[in-house]
Amino acid sequence: MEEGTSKEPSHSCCTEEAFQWDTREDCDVRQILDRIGDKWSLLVIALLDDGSMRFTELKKTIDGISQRMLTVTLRQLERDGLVKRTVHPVVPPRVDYELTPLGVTLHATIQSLVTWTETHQTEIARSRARYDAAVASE
Amino acid sequence: MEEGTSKEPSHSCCTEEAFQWDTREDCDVRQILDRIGDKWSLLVIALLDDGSMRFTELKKTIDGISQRMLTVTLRQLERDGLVKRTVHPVVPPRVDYELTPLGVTLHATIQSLVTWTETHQTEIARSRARYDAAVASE
DNA sequence: CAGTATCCGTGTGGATACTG
DNA sequence: CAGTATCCACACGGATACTG
Repeated sequence: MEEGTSKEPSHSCCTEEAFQWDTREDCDVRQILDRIGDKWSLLVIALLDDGSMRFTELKKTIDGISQRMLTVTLRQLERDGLVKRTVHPVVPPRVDYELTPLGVTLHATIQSLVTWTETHQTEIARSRARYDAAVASE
Repeated sequence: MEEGTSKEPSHSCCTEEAFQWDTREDCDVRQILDRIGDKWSLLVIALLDDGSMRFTELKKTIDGISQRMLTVTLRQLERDGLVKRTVHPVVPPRVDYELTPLGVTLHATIQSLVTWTETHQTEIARSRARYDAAVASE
């Protein structure tokens, strides 16, 4: 695997020299934002919140995900301690994934963001339409 | 400007056919996640929460941001109705940016995520160390 | 000062083929 | 079944130069 295994903080904010802006917002926050902001992690977390699932089950449920990205995503979540991976020693292999208690609390926290979005989606859509119209007619 | 101006939902979930997984989590949520998950938006929002700022002021404060990305980021936030842009008709030009009421509520909502991260960062760091060690010694 | 325009390197993620 | 390995396309964002 060539990516995502040992991503170091890339911002200079984490070094002693040179943090001009509110650093505490970044660094640690950045890392979980990179997780929930990526294409699939949040979706996997949301699905596993309903109970444990097998690899193929996830793959079938998440429309459009590649085998590779499902693996990568699950590994990252496992590494962060958000998801637990259980291998059953049978043939053919059976692997179950479930949220850890930590993962459950993260999902709960993200819910407020989901709620915010649902509440304000119309407002945002209107704002975008207004903006685009203003730009187009100038 | 070649990017970010009219990004359409790319997921098939938003079409009538083919949504297998919990679609409501995506689509609308995806769009604000793309915003707060990107490299600079959250940082700009956090800074503007302390009061309005000028373009150059933001540029100086946010270490490492390019002129281009500051402009792009601000335009996106403006388009979403999260940031208000005020041009003062003077020479040299003076442009102020401030959070809209909507932007303020988003920032407030994100705070819970920041808090969660601060609370669990040690736990995550330990989990990663454990995982990496396990992978290395096999 | 506050942008825009252009060019270009890199990382993220998709497609495909192969395996214990 | 549950992965790995490899290759590749394209979007994101950085550097630089120019402008009302």
